[in-house]
Amino acid sequence: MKTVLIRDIGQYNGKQVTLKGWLYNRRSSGKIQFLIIRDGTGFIQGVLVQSDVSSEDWELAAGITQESSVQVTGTVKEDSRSPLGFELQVEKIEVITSAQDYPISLKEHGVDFLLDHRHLWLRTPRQAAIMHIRNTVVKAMRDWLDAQGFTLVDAPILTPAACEGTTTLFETEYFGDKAYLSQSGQLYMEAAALALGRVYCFGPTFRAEKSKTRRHLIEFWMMEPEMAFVDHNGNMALQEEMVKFVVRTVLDKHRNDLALLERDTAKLENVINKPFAKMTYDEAIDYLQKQGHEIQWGDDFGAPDETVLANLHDGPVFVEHFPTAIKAFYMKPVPGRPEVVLAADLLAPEGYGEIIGGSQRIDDLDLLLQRIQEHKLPEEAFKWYLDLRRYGSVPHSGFGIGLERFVSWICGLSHLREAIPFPRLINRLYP
RNA sequence: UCCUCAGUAGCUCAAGGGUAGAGCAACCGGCUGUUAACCGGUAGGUUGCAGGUUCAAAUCCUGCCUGGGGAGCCA
Repeated sequence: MKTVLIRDIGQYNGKQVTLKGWLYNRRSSGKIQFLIIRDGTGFIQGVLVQSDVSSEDWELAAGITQESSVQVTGTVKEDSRSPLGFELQVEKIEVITSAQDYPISLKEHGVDFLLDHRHLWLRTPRQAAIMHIRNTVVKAMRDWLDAQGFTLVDAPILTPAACEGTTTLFETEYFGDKAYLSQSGQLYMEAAALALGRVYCFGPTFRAEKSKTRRHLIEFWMMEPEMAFVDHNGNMALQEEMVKFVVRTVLDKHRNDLALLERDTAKLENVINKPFAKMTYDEAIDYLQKQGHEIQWGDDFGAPDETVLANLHDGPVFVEHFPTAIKAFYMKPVPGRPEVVLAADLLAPEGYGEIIGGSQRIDDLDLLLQRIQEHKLPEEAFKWYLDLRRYGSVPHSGFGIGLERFVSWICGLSHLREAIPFPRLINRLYP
């Protein structure tokens, strides 16, 4: 007997198949039982009619507990009452392992309880939909980069010092020395871009900030492309194309998952059908001040400021040319305006905040050296980085895109913690 | 670190000075088309911890602990 996946069940209409999975829920109505089986690729309703199965199978099915692992054999039947379009007329059922007192019920639960049971919470349809979309987002980003001639270059996670020197790092011991968990692979990507042209890294990123909001994780995944011979405008063009490609791919492949998440897909359609809006930092400050925000030129945006700017548009918006003083040391000044840099943040619509931060990098050795001194960074630690400007320096740009923020926005989640399988949050390192 | 809200049955929540309750889950029974099924029954409690006020505290007061939401920081 062939074991098939629920995802492929439509190919077996009228045929007898075997499914291996878990019992998600059971309903009964006297002489008929409905078993909801999940196998990781989908959910299907199995129907048992008492008169059609042996009394042993009938009794066995009646006693199966929630989340017991099962093997079910039956005939696939098209049925308009099924959300999937198909049901399984069950003929034989076996329990692989019986589950006892499964903690997560089908009713609502609180966040604390669910996070404590994240290892089981992942079994629910909603979480499965998010994980499938997350998978597609990663694959689409990588497919797109591959097609554009990018090479994946893995950056180290254990690093000798801060890449940007500002945010708090997780410190660990490295054979008697101190080492830090990476907060960005960017500097390494610059080296790789000058070796391989177009590169990107994708891996976990660690920020020891005591952030406690729906937009922050202690450990999150970031993809960081870096391109030689690409300037600030080329950088933004690449970002826009990639974001549109990913959104389009998810819309193509995950209509059902997005519907299950109750995502308004019209808002995503908007994104792929027109150019992203652009505004400068100067224009943004002007606007915010006219709206009555207490913000001065030179200040960084707060979360409420970002939301107001993002709400000006029904798609993502680039904000560019930030003050040099509030941005990283390696960003290239705007020609003729040294007080601002060739950097842009991409703000997602609907209050999801900054999903991309990117910039053109300084390619001049003397200026970079000056910036390292201004930021009081240890010159010795950046010796290799300075070498990149010493040996065949070229204009180059790159950006970092936060996977969980991207996934949250696409899925319409209210909190980043649902966008990653096992979220690391302040006060939460379990499970 | 700061602001704010909340901790009562396995879960989600009532009871706001006077015997601690419901729905779901569990268990028993009923029902041939259920979609978080439904109906009847059984069992389930040191009301986060410590102290205080009171004849009497889940309820009022103080402190602590834990968690949620937000600020700052940023992807």
